[in-house]
Amino acid sequence: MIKTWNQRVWELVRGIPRGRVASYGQLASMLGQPRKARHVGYALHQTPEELILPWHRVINGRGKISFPDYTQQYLLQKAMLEAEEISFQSDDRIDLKVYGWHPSNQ
DNA sequence: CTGGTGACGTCTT
DNA sequence: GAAGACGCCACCA
Repeated sequence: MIKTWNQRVWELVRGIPRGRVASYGQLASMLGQPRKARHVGYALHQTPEELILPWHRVINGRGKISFPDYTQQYLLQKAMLEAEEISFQSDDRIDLKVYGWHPSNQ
């Protein structure tokens, strides 16, 4: 059975370790498709209810949560990240220390 | 097959 | 910086 794009995205997101984050663009690049950042987001949007993923560890290329500010989803994602001791700066960007996860550098 | 829809990114004002 | 235009194309109806 050939893997769909969505399935490959889900597998990659599943591998993001606790306490680290990656951007949509980075994940797309890891799949060899640097221009499909948007589809990484779309894939997560399509995640089935029964599939548990650390989706909150995926943020946008500017280091911010990619939901409109102060929506329920935005607040949920921020809370889940803070629960993993991921810190936010005053401008709501993620600390550079945890931004930029890549499989090859753990 | 066709078209609408985007958890994005990059370039241009 | 900010804001807008535009490219990208997998998925679903």
